[in-house]
Amino acid sequence: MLDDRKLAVLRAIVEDYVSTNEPVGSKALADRHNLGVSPATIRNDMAALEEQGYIHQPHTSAGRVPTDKGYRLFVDRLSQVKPLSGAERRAIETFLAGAVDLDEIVMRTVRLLAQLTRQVAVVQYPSLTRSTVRHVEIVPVGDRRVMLVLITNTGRVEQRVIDLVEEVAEDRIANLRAVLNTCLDGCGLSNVPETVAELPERLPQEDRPVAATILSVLLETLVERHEEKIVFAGAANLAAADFSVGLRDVLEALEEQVVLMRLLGETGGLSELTVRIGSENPYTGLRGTSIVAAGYGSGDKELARLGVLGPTRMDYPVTMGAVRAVARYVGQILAGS
Amino acid sequence: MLDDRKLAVLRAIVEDYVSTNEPVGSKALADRHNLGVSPATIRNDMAALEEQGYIHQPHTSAGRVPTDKGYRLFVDRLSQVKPLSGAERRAIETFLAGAVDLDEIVMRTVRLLAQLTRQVAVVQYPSLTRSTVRHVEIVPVGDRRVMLVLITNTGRVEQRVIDLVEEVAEDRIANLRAVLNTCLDGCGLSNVPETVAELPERLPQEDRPVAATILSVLLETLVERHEEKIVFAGAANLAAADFSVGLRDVLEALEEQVVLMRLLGETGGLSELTVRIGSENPYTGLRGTSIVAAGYGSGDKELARLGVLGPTRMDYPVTMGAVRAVARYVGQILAGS
DNA sequence: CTCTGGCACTCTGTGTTCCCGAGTGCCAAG
DNA sequence: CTTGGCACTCGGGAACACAGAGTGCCAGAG
Repeated sequence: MLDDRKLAVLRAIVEDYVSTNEPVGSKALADRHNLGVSPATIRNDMAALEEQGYIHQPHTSAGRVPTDKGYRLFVDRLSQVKPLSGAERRAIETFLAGAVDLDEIVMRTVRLLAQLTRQVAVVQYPSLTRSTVRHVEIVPVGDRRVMLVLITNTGRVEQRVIDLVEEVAEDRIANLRAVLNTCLDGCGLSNVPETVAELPERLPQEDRPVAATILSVLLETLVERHEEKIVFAGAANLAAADFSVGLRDVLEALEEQVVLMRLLGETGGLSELTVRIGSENPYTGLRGTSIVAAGYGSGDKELARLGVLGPTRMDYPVTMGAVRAVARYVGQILAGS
Repeated sequence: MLDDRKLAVLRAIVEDYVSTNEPVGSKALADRHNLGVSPATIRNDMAALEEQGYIHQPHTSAGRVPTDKGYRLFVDRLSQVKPLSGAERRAIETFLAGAVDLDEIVMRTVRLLAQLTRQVAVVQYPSLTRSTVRHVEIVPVGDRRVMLVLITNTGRVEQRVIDLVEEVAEDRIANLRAVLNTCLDGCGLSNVPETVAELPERLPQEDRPVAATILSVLLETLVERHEEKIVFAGAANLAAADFSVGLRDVLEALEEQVVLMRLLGETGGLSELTVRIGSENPYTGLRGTSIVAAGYGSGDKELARLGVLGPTRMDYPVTMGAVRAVARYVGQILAGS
């Protein structure tokens, strides 16, 4: 159905179109790639490819442009991820190594990725639910107020101020803190609710109301506010790549955390690349854009995802290489800190 | 030099141009605003206004467009800040009240402002240097590691992991924490360095090396990393307002923290509005855009600044009203929490 | 059966020309 | 100082022609 030469033609079309951003004709193909056949032959192949929906011509007498289906075939079977150059690797390493806390790691990662791919980069903060508790702190900040601070193994810190109904002495707080920590230390965040449920029994009667207040906030922080935070960078790159579709839609999507979440996609394997091309995309405003995403994490657990978003006519091999590399480095950094 | 009627004409030109986005001619002016004079008279006034550089015509036979100088005069003398409607005020209040921590306050503020003005909103995080210490916490997170957590009166939390040279017992940490807190509680962050300098004397000899390590990190957090964080939202609004100048430049500027900082401007009075119009702007990429900014803070101290960025032909009275109102509300929220 | 060269055909994009209309500046009269 | 009249300018849209790129198809060669 699709012999080798037709595939070669498709590959050539994709590569040329990506680099020139203009519909590519049979003659140009014969010139630039040495396929060993004449333009006429290529035309026949093109007709076949179009027949099956891999390419498309904007109007009669224009060159061909790959369809989403064409890109898909290209990504799946006709290309291989292009590794980064040594210089790029070193640049990544030094750039990420300078970060002092999680905020900065994420910030640097997203900028790095945007710069590397010249597209819009998107990075999700390491998820709370997939990490473990490193420490819980309860700090009095007034007569009837405490601040609850939760520190995870990824270095993420969540804090909440809690109003208490009664005044509580320092030592009772200290006790509560000790109990909490012995119970929760190293506990996976997703297991916290069950662990916490049995906790009041270990406390003296008088402390239970206070503990209940604090614990409910703790759970809320973990569960309800488990809205994942996402940042992006490189919006300026959008302006450069003149979008066929309104870039307004793209900008809007970028500011909708929910949409971004869905774009980054379901969790695949760790460092497994996910590619969504144009209409494969769940969000209507983003036809015309593709997403290349990967999970990252420390050890073998996927903590969150990151990726880039660009026009469907992006350079997939290079982009995929960059995303994969950055995902791995971030994972290393997180594991090391 | 500029009699009342000429000023009225200028005001009318600005208002019409802002609302229609098209050069405005003498006839249209006579029709839409009842200035009581004929188009011919208006033409004479326009000639005078142009002579003095307040308006400008794109080409010989087109209407007039305000220059930056014209907008400046309009803002300074011909308009007054337009207060928000009651509904809008209530919306702000309820929207901001739901925030649980500083991150969320800032996030909500910037979105609110973007939505309210339909432009790009920019908010600077409350500055460390201008706030006071509410609490310092030192938390062991391993044999030779502690996490230093600094909580300010604005609810901002800074954390750093510190590697120690020796293992340190819990109670020594506790002691250090106690001393730190008694010394620093309520202390203005800018005074911390001096206060800290005398601190080692209060400690037992054996604790001084450890204390020195921790204190140096503390100072570093305050001073070196006093890089102010800035967030923005509403980039999608840029696409709607078709920019004369490339919007690429604008997007680039938005991602440069340094540029943004300078745009928000030097500290004026609290809730004092700063308006920068087009070329008054320090950054070349942003000719064609104006910035309306204000300081916000709790009590009478300015903690940081916020504002919006839009095309020079924005509706200044409305924008200024929104910025001022939001700045005040955020101040209240911060003071109350 | 596949490849190739030739050829007529069909488009888009560009450049040219033309004209309308909005808006101006100037002038003389009220 | 204001007003109506008038000639003038210029940008932008419509109509048009045209060159060039690219195609599909066909007949002949390998």
